[in-house]
Amino acid sequence: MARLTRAFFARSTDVVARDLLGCRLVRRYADGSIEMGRIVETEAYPPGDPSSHAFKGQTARCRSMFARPGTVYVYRIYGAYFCLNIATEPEGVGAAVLVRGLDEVDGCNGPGRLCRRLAIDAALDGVDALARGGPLQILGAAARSSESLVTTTRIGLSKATDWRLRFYLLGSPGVSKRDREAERAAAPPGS
DNA sequence: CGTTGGATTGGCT
DNA sequence: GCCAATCCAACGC
Repeated sequence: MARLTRAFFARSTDVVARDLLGCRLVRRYADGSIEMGRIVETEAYPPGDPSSHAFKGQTARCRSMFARPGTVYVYRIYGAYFCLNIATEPEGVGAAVLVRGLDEVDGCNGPGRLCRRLAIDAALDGVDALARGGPLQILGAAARSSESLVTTTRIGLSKATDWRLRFYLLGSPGVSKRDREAERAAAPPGS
């Protein structure tokens, strides 16, 4: 499994969101132990998106979205949960991909459950997901996925609800919410 | 199966 | 105050 490059994350947010499917998320704990899962569901929050935290400019909360690509952005949601994102686009541009689901490890379907399961909280905000030996690292896909790619609308928003910026691998148990309609138009592998 | 409401806290108006 | 890139338990059918 190859390490990813800074340039991988510097591209368009929707492209990064698609290409992260099949990549491995590595969680390295303070005692040195690790857990690893495969990313199977993502959402893009590109520049100019009215539902993005970065839409109205940089604030203390979302500053990691403007940091160099590959920076981890973690925020608290609904008081009780955290969501994990990775900054995209060139440094200074506020954009990120939300990681919504993993498989190969149980209990990581949905962004809140994923963070709870892997002990991801605000302490990890701002770390570099490209750093070897860091608490959170993303590795390239081992092989091209044999699953179809489903493109559909994002979850839980009140703005831009028709933007098709959620992506998932058809058939994975790590997917939080399926869209049967979109699955009929799913892109087969390699397309 | 579907829908509904409560939990819980930081950021913004 | 109000509300959020969520989750879960409790209902009704």
